[in-house]
Amino acid sequence: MSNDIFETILAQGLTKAKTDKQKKIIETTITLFAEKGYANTSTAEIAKIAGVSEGTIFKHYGTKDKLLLSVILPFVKDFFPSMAKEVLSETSKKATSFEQFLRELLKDRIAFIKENKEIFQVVVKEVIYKDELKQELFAHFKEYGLPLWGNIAEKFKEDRESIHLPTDRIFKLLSSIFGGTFIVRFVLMDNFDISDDEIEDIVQLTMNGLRSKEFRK
Amino acid sequence: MSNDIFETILAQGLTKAKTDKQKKIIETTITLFAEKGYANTSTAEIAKIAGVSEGTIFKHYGTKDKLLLSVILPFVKDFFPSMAKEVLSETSKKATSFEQFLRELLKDRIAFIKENKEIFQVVVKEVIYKDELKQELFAHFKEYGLPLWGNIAEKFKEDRESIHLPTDRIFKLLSSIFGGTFIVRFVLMDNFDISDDEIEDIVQLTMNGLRSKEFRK
Amino acid sequence: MSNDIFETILAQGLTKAKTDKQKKIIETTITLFAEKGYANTSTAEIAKIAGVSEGTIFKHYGTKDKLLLSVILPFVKDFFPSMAKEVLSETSKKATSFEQFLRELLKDRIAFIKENKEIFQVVVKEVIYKDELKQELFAHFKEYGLPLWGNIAEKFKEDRESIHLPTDRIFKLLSSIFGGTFIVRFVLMDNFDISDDEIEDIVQLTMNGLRSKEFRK
Amino acid sequence: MSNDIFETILAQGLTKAKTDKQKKIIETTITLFAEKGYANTSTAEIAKIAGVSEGTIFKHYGTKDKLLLSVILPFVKDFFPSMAKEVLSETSKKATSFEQFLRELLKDRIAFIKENKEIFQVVVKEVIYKDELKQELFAHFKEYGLPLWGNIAEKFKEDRESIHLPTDRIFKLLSSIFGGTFIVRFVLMDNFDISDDEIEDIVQLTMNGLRSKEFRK
DNA sequence: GATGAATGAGGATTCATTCAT
DNA sequence: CATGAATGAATCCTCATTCAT
Repeated sequence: MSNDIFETILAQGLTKAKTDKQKKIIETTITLFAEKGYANTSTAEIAKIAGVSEGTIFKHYGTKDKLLLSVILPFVKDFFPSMAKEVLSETSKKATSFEQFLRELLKDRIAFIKENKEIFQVVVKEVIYKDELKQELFAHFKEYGLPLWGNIAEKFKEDRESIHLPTDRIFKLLSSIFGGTFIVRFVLMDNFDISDDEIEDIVQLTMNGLRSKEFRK
Repeated sequence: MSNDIFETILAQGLTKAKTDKQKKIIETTITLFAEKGYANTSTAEIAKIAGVSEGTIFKHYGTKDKLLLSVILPFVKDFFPSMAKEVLSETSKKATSFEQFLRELLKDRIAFIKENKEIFQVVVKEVIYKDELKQELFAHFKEYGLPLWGNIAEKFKEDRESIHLPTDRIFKLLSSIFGGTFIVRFVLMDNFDISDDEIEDIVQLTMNGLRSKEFRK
Repeated sequence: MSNDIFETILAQGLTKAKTDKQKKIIETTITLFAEKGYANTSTAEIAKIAGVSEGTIFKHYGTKDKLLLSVILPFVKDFFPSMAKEVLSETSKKATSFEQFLRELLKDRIAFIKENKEIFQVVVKEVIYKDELKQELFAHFKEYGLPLWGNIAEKFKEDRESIHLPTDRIFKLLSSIFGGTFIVRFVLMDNFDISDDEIEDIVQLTMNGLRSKEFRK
Repeated sequence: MSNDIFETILAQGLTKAKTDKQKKIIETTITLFAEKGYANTSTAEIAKIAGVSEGTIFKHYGTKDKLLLSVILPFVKDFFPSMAKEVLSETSKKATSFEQFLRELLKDRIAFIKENKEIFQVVVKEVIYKDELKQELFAHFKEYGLPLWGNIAEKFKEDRESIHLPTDRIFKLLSSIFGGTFIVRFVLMDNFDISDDEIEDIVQLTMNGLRSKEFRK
């Protein structure tokens, strides 16, 4: 499962026109992997529910493993760039405060995850076991997340809005809090009903927490 | 996997004097399940590494599933009670502030997890897939966590130290933040090196965040 | 795989004008079957390397088995007749001795095999497994080989050059020695570099061996 | 399939006490592989005919490939050493002539092959496809065959019995003739009825052939 | 004539589990 | 108690073959 394979699979996924059967396979795969996990889902079951023969699955995806990647990689490749886009978009540029920005970003990412509930669950569940996937994910995280964060941190620091912490410590805190929250809620508890009020609570707690002057030096 | 089975296994685990072979089996099981997950670990592999025959494993634990429970349940049954004990202990009673209490609790739980790294990973990884386990865990969480929280919240609220939020919203926030942080760090990133400084950051952010008067009504 | 099919395939092979794709298919088939054997070569692989679709192969040859025959039969049908032609040709008629004849025949057959290296390998490798093919081959051997041998034996016996053995025993000996040598060298060792000196050694040994008066009665 | 694996398999084959089922598996495997070849024999068929479950086969031999080796290697490891033993044995030492020696050796090897008809067929048929096996076989051939040949050639050369050829050319000729004869008769024609008279013919032809003074320089 | 998507039967292999010793 | 041989259902995967376009 080298990086080349990652690229290959992604390229195929994007270029090849998908037949109805292929779409059905992917849908079924996502649903089953999200519900029971990769290891507990047999290709026979996928085939049966998708209404195709097992042969068809392997004709198109070669390997159960590559089928998994065909499901996961497009999401991963989309999650961070689309986040970047959001961050750099007009709306976020117009955000008058870091708090406002945080609120919008959170809402946006939650909306994105809600649109891809099952894939998000698949990604989290499988990243735990597949090291290459984990590396791939972190690579994206660093490629997109860190520079963006640099931008943002810089921009709003000038606004003297906040925050008496080094940006790397802020970043670490926010990553833990938001990442952890997402995983606990959306994967562990399988609960995507998150109200605006709750989001607001998180934003408030975070912002208030960051704004304080009381941090250890 | 009914609740009765849970009780039976637990009873056995506590009463039966474990032979050397049994100990070796459990150790090996924990290590392998933590590393590769339940579904990706065969009983044959466990037997080989533990230096026993496959027959022996099934003689003692009957089922691969019951073997898993023999590993997980004692930990789960211990995590919350020992937390409760900590909360109610002299030291925490003497905590002069909610912040102080939070700091001690966090450190204590992290220490506990560090002592049981692999089991913690096994529990988290399997809770994702096994609904009965998830229910069992939540049951414990509610049985021990909520009442304790009631105590604590009440106690320190009287101290008027903080916090202008309803306790249930506080509880939800703290659960997400701490639970999420634990899972991301200890399972996803498989990294147990968490410094006191980092803990302090979390505590500060949380406390500062909670203390604010600015929350939405 | 009845004899009728043999005839049909052969007829098709000879009459039908072969398209470029068909030629490519046959070439690829020969190469792959020679290298890895019939059973270890998939039609998918042939299609891919030949640059055609799997459908095309089956359109033309109907069956993997018939594809094999399309490769093998023309060679078999050619090997013995062309040998007969050689035997009866002017040059061999002019051979002044049995030894001379043997030398020329050997060289000629080796040249023929060298020109059809891969097909020779395919034929030998598959004859081992397919009984119908084996029968077909022996049939040809007997149809062409034996009568020719009669001619030759008769002709040179009159020359009283040699040989104090019944012709059938000579035939059996020569068949084993030459057939065996070809198979060991060209198939087992996959080595077609056979020098004239080596051929000469074989001829000498054979002739010297046959000429002796010392054979058992 | 490295050489280590060869050693491992051989070691297991020699040490492990074989159960009745294991013996039955090996017997069935030999018969089927000899008849239809490795690639055309399914493990399911072996299991069915051997009267065991497929699981049992894989429990003991791990892989279809290792099953093949478990059948082939002991034969190969035995064929050449037992030949060496024969060559060096008292009887052959007493052989008064090279011809006598050749006669005895041939008879002995043919007897050995007759006792292991099917295995001999399996070995020849699979050596064609498996390169590692081919190397292994040649390695044995060189390890045992060449030095022995040295001994023999030297010994009987002194007897001035023969032979006006360099020993390496003699060796090459004899290898081709005898090896080829064995393969054609025992594998291609699946015919093990070889009379003493025929053996005598081969010996005579060979010896007469070698003795001649007429070889090219 | 050519394609390639689709098939389903069959292939090697794994695995939890049982049981006689 | 402990062993390990034996099982057979299930798993991933391959392949020759068909057929609609």
